[in-house]
Amino acid sequence: MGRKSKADVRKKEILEHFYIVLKDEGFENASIAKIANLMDVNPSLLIHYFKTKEEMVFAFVEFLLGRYEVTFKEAMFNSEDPQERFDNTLNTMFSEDWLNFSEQTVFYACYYLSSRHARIKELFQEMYTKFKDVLIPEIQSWMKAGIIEESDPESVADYLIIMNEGLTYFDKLMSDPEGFKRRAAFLKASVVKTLTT
Amino acid sequence: MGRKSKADVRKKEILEHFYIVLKDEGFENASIAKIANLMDVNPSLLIHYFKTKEEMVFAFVEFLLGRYEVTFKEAMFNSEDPQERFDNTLNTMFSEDWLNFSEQTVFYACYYLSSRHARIKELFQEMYTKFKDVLIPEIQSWMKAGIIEESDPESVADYLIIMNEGLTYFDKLMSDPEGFKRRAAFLKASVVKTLTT
Amino acid sequence: MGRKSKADVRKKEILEHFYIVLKDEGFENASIAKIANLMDVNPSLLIHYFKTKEEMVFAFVEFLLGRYEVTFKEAMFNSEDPQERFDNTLNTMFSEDWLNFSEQTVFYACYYLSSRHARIKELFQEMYTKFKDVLIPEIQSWMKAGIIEESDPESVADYLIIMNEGLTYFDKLMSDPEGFKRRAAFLKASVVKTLTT
Amino acid sequence: MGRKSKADVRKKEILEHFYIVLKDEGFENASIAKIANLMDVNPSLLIHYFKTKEEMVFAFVEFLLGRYEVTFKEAMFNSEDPQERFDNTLNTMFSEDWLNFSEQTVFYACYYLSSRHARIKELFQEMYTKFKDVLIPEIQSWMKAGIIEESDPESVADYLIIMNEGLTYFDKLMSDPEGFKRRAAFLKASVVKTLTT
DNA sequence: GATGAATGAGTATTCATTCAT
DNA sequence: CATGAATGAATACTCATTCAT
Repeated sequence: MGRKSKADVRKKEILEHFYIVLKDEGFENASIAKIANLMDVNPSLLIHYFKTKEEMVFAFVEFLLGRYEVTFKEAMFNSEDPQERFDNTLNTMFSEDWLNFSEQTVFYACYYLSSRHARIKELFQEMYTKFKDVLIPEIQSWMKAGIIEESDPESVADYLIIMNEGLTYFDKLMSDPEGFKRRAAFLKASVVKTLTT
Repeated sequence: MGRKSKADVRKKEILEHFYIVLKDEGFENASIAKIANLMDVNPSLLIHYFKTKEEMVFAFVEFLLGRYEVTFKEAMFNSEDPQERFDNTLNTMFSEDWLNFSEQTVFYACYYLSSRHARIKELFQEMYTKFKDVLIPEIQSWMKAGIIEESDPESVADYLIIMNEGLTYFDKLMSDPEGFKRRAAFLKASVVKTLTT
Repeated sequence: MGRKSKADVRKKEILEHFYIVLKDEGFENASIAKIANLMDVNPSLLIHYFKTKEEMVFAFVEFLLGRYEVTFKEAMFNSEDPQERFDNTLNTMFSEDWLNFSEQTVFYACYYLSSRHARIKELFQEMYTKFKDVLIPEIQSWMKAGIIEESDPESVADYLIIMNEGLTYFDKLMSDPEGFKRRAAFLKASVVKTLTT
Repeated sequence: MGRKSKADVRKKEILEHFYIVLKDEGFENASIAKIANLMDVNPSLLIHYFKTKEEMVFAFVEFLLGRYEVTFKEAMFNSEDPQERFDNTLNTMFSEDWLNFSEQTVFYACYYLSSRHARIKELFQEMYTKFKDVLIPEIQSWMKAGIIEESDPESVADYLIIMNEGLTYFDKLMSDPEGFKRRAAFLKASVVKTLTT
């Protein structure tokens, strides 16, 4: 009775190609036709799956931010020892890997969109909420272990995220590896000073 | 003190209307026709002044970033007393006024463009360089006056800018005034701790 | 008295939904997808039953005109007395009920189609032929009873239909109930004068 | 200062080609591209002049109905003698010429549109109002001259129009010249009987 | 300096339809 | 019987731009 749905697989496939087009052509030049062309399918097929381009963009942001979640969940705290986990966290958040994880162009295009589409803004907020949900218990464990001073864990989480995003924002722009190292070191030191004394 | 040519006046007028269209319609929907429409002139006139749209976008980014320079030069250090100037600087950089100074949508659209157009990237870099050119002597005067510890003034400048941009980035997204106050206070305290002890 | 096949039921169901879409969206915007959408079935299903859209339109016109036949057969002459039947006929043909019986938009869309598709033109001609097949014996009975003057019954039938369609055409457009009453009265008087003296 | 406007000429030219496409391809298949193709210009030029297709359709209906006005003003009463003018009017309104004046397909497509677009409905109403503005004084002159009985001139005008449109409607469909003659004769006789006794 | 004509490439989306399941 | 995948052609419309006036 009816044909087997390929929707989930196809949709993911489309979004992956969307990413490539976005990266290569830029947000303002990313069209359904170009994605379809790259996939070697008919443009109307994308409409078949997403109904409108707007819907596709929403799905794309969700898809993109989902990747970030996976990343920060996996990448950060792989140790039993709180001190080691604290060090890992800082090293990860202020590392060149993190800086280079995402295509600036794709991520900031989406960030820009968050200022124009409430739904996308919410997706971003959710992403940071999930990030904080991971960070806060971690921070509490650092406090318990006496690695950092007692203070409001949420504020500490916000603080870490802001430093991290500020650094990313600034160094994506500067494209200056030496400068990045200097700045990352300064920030890390500042974090340690702020939280441990 | 020469008279401004009509062309310069017209160009400025166009860029101001570009800003409005960008804000109201979004970057992806801002077209020459719409700007011309808003100005009640013929689209060809805009081409006449800027040759191409790309050229116009470049001019716009220059125009926009110019505004920022004016702002941070005027807004920050209006006192003779170094301590007072230090306080003013922190209060300005982590204030709601600063957060609300620019339309997020317009600024981040341009920031996004910096990842796709070398010339725009340079304009941004220049803007931050100028910001640093203002900050660094200021920072040195704080050190001299013993308000903050001795350290590399450029790193301190970068650090302040990164904190500021990180906060702006995060709170534009969060749109949560209470949260902003909490975060701003935490960051300010962190800056003081980092620099003065 | 055989059971209607599922296909026939389905087809009728489809045509009824076609009517709704035609009425709500207009002939130029009535698509298979929209009908299917309204019915909550897959568009391919409509093709399955009608092979092509054109075939479906033909079936629809047949279906629509069938309704008219039923109406004028039922609505008009429900009496034994010829005079009463004559009065009933006139009252029906120039009544507001008749005017409002059909959706103007749907009927005239089909009438328009008759100018482009021979098969649809024939369906319309047949419909009027059937109408005349009902009217002519009626008219003959009026003559026999001496209610109207002797003359060519077919011409009288044509004449009645033309007056009726002219009035409908004109008043659908005017949408002016007072004017309609005035016009209907004038026409009725004209008919009486024409036929009885 | 600026280029000379060709708008009026061009618009008329476009509408004339619209007529042809409408006639040849049918309302549902008349597209901007096809008109442009026929004119050997770029489709966007039509948009340049009319902004939207809808606007173009409105302009077209205006253009089409304007032709009718010209026709009935010129065609009908070219005599000084009231009796002759009365005869001329009837002969014109029930003549084959009148029947064949317009492409059925184009006119009824527009009539259909009047049921969907208030603005088009108004254009039709205006057209008939103008027709009546010509007919009513004429009718009054017939009464004055004793050619027809005294009665409400507006009702007489409506009556004539309805008969005329009814006949047109019916015979466009029937495409049967012999039948037309018979019907036209019957109607004319009926009109004479109705108005003169 | 400014307008309007004109173009050509591009946009998202809709459509009827075919075919596999 | 019915669904969903997929196509390809078509739709109105927008865009930046060129050129004549």
